[in-house]
Formats: sequence, C-alpha cells, structure tokens
Amino acid sequence: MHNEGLRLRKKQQTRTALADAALRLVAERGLDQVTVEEISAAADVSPRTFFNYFATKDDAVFGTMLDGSDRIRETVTRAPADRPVWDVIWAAYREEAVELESDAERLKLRMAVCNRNPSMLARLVESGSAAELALAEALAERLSGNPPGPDGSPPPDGTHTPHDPAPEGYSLLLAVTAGSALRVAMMRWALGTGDESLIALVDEAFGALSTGFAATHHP
Amino acid sequence: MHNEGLRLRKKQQTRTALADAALRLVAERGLDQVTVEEISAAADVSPRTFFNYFATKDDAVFGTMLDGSDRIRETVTRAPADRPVWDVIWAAYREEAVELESDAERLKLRMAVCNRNPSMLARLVESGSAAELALAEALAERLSGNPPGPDGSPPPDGTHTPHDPAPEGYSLLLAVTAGSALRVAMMRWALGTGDESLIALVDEAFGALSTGFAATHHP
DNA sequence: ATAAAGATTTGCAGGGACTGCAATCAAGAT
DNA sequence: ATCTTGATTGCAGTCCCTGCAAATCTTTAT
Repeated sequence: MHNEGLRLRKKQQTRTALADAALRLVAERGLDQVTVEEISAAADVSPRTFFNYFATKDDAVFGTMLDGSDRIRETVTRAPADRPVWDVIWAAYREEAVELESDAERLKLRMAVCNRNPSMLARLVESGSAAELALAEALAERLSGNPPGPDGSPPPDGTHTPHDPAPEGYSLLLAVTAGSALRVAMMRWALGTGDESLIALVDEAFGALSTGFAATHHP
Repeated sequence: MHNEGLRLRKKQQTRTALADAALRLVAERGLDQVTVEEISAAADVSPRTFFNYFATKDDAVFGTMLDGSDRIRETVTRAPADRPVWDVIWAAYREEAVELESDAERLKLRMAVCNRNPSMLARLVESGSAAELALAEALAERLSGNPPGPDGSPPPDGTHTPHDPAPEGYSLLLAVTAGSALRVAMMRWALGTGDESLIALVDEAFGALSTGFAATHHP
C-alpha cells in the first residue's frame, strides 16, 4: 500500500508557494517585469521545477479560477425539470460566486492584475470558457427535453427527442452570457469601494439579464 | 513634398502577405506547429522584418478584428437620445457584423483557428474588449443623462449630472453582453452549415437578450 | 544624373519562456 | 538496511521577441 502522506503535502505546499509568489510579484511589478527565475527563487525551488507544476507563467499567476465546471454541470442537470432555465443557471453561478468570495484576498489581487494586463483579462475569460462550454452542453440536453441518465451523462446518439429547433445556439448564448455576467460582477466587486458583496452584484447582473434589455430607455 | 506612394503600397503589400501567410499556415497546421521563420519565408522577408510589422506571432494570425471601437462609440453617441439603449447597441453591432461578413473567407478561417486553439479564443475576446470598453464609456455617458459635446467627447469632470444610480455597472454589463452576443453569433456562423447569414444570427442573439431570459421555461 | 536625406530591411547578439533527457535525491515499502 | 518509486534539478536546445547598427532602397534636392 502506498501511503505517501508527506509527499502529497509537500507537493501542495510548493504548488501554493509558487502560485502565491507568482500572484504577489506580478501584482506588485507587472507581468513582464517578473521572471520565472524570480518566482522560483521566491518559492525556493529551481526554475525547472516551476514547469513541473505550471505549464506557463500565466498559469501560475492565474491558477484555475472556476474549475467548477463539473459542479456547475451537476447543479444544472440535477435541477428539477420544470424550473425556469435561467433560474437554474443563476443559482449555479451564485454558488460559484460564494466559493470565489471565500478567497476574497486572492480574487481581488487577480482581478487587479487582469485590469492592468489585457492578456490576463483574456486569460480570465479563457478560464471561464471551460465552464461555459460544459454548461452549454448541459443546457442543450435540458432544453431538448432529454432527461439525463442516472449518472448525469448524456444519452447515446440517436436517442435524442428533438424539441427545441436550435438548442445549441440558444444554450450557448445562455452559457456565455452567464459567464459574462459573473465576470462583470467580479470586476465591479474587485474594483469597487468594497462595501458591496460579490453575491449582491451577481444577483444584480443576473436579474438585469432576466428582465431583458428592451425595457431600458433613456428618460 | 513627400509623395511616397510606392513605399506605402509596398508596406501594405508585405503586411498582408505576412498576415495571409500566418493565417493560412496556422489554419493548416496549428498555432505551435508554425514558426515565425516559416511565416516570414512564405512572405519573402526576413524573420526580423516580421517583427517590424507585428508585435507577436498571434497578432499576425489574428490581426485586429473589431478595430471598430471608434465607429461603435460614434454610432452610440450620435444616436437620438430618446431611442432605447439596447436598440442603439444592437444597431451598432449589426453594423460591425456587416463589415465582418464582407470578409467572410478570412473570418471563417480565424474562427476555425480559435476553435482549435484556446489561446486564440482568448485573443478573440481580447480584441473585442477594447470595443466593449469604449462602448461602456459611451453608454455611461448616455445613461447618466449627459449630452455629449459637439465632437462627441465626454464633458470635463465635475460637470456630471447624476441621474442613474449606477450607470458604470449597468453599462458595462450591456457592453460586455453585447460583445458576447456577437461572439456567439460569429461562432455559430463560422461553424454552422453556412446557409445562415451572420446578420441573422446576430439579430437572433440580440433579440433574445432584448426579451430577457426570464421567459425561458422548460415545457 | 547624381548626391543627400530618409525610411525600410536585415543580421547579430542576447534575454526569457519552455521542453526533453538524464542524473540525483528523498520518501515509502520490504 | 535496502530497494523501489517519484520528485527535483541541471543541461542543452528551440523558439519568441527586442535593441542596435550596418546595409539597402525610395524619395527628394541639386
């Protein structure tokens, strides 16, 4: 039997040491004013080891925010079938927001970095796109009227019961819009005065999208 | 007097030669299977010259899609003040879509590249974010009830007439959502069967956002 | 026509990101 | 204590990208 307790602990340790150092240094000096060599030195490992943990420098700075793609998919597929779709998505993303706000310190630093460096903002979107894609799949399933299998997996091909004419397009729009709403909320939260909770801002954005933009006139 | 006709023509020539070669090669082989050296060779210039035209390899592949940030801002600030905001944004982005669809060949190649390479998808977002930011500014102006100056420039600080409690947040949401809608439409258009026009898909997305998502129930 | 002025292209040297390989080192099992 | 396994590290090498200065080509002035 393999125990390996100490090994795992040390791995997690150096991983977070690297990530922390990367985020801190980049937040201070800017992305291209920090070298991998410096990050590694701050974490007391060799530069080569850095790349055993992160594929790129960006990855270390940004980590994998919103790796909750599985969680989101779960939440959506498990939700009662008669509940409005947007409510389900809203609830799922609010869950994520709660998770994110629990690490407020790190999140604020990350958003600050995103604001200074456009390439990092792109990274932010990229990190959310995995979740969006997963959500879009789950939504297409749901909107096409196919109940998920007991394990939540999609049914095999050929068993689809066509219902909505174009669920792919609409569900993709839903998913991408939801991701954008979360991003806007995070931006406002991180750059704001700090007296508003992330959840409140998320609710505000999702609420606006729920109502639609047609109602917005200039007075 | 400076004529310089031939010079400019040659510059444009090599620029498009490089961009075309880059897009073609990357679409064929994938982003990291193409070196700057190969692109330069295909355009008959030295590798060093490549970087006189493009700051990064990605730039050559992607060019500056949606450099219409100024055009969008113009359209929005010039629109009659009593027109619904979302209609104005919709019209502005539809204009952009027309422009984009006029270069259908290139756009489809670019979207195909974005689909294979996540980092290029990030690039796509980045290219649109400039326009979104400009739009958000213009919207904040409009929603706060301040008429633009004769040149369309924002009035100096201190002259604001507060009207909407939080125009920054709402206008950012509007702008980012509009950008996302365009992106989804482009994706569907480039990956679809090809019998739908980009404009139609843009209208579909913007229409859905106009109505809002509250109406979407599962039957 | 020819030279001066100005802009573009190119080569060279170098820094930094990232990878594959092989040697070394430390933790866990026997 | 020793063997096995996985993590760390150094090294060589590729590619992206930049600053600098020489070389080349266009335009303009004489």
